[in-house]
Amino acid sequence: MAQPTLDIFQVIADPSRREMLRLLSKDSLTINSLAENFDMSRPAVSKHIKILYSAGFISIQDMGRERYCTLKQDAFKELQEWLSYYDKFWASKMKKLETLLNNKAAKK
Amino acid sequence: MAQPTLDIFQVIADPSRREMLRLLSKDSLTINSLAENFDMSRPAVSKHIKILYSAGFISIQDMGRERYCTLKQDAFKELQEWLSYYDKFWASKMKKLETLLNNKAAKK
DNA sequence: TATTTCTGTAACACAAAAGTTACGTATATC
DNA sequence: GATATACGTAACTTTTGTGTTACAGAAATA
Repeated sequence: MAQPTLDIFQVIADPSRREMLRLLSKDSLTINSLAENFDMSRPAVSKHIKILYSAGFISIQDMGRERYCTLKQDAFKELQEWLSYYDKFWASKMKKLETLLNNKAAKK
Repeated sequence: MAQPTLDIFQVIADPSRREMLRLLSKDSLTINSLAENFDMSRPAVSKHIKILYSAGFISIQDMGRERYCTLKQDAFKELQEWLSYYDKFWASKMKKLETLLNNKAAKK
């Protein structure tokens, strides 16, 4: 329940993990059914899943001996927040440029 | 001019590089003035800057023997696009849940 | 109960990333 | 012209990540 909170940026740095997220956006999948899509051993996939889970990208439902992985919004929101900081940066930069141009036009 | 296009996710995975972006959101800085903020050698910073540049996170203006680094929107937009795919995912998921609840209510 | 299936983890190997020092070069300054 | 400054790059070391195989356990199945 208590995620140790891995570095979300580090987590999505791996192309395989991003592909896992993409697959899970189509459907919830078990570890094995996920692994079928990759050219790597099942334990490797299992590790990736653990990482995605720890960072809050997915949740996991235990169904008997199977474990279903589902996308979870938490980590995505964190990324969005990080990006929004720079969104604001661009917005204010544009605004400054705009007023600068307006002033120039006024002085003419 | 022609960026070899590094993996932007890999690029922001490094905490030092993210800190550089944050510093550059405050002000354009030279390599040296950037390096003063970090507990690493100047060549190390120089390498990070090269990576940020190659991925399209910053632009560089040569001023004599100095090089001023400035944030560039390109890579940020790529990240935003990646995230927007999942934004849509969450939106449609919410919608499905909503209609499901509505149907249940109607049957009552 | 014996066996198969689905999974996690430990121990290890290997490749990639990130750091260092030691250099070289171009632009300012004296 | 000699020196100092701002930087890039090459060669190397160290650390981190990602993969593997081998094993163990718990749930289904025979």
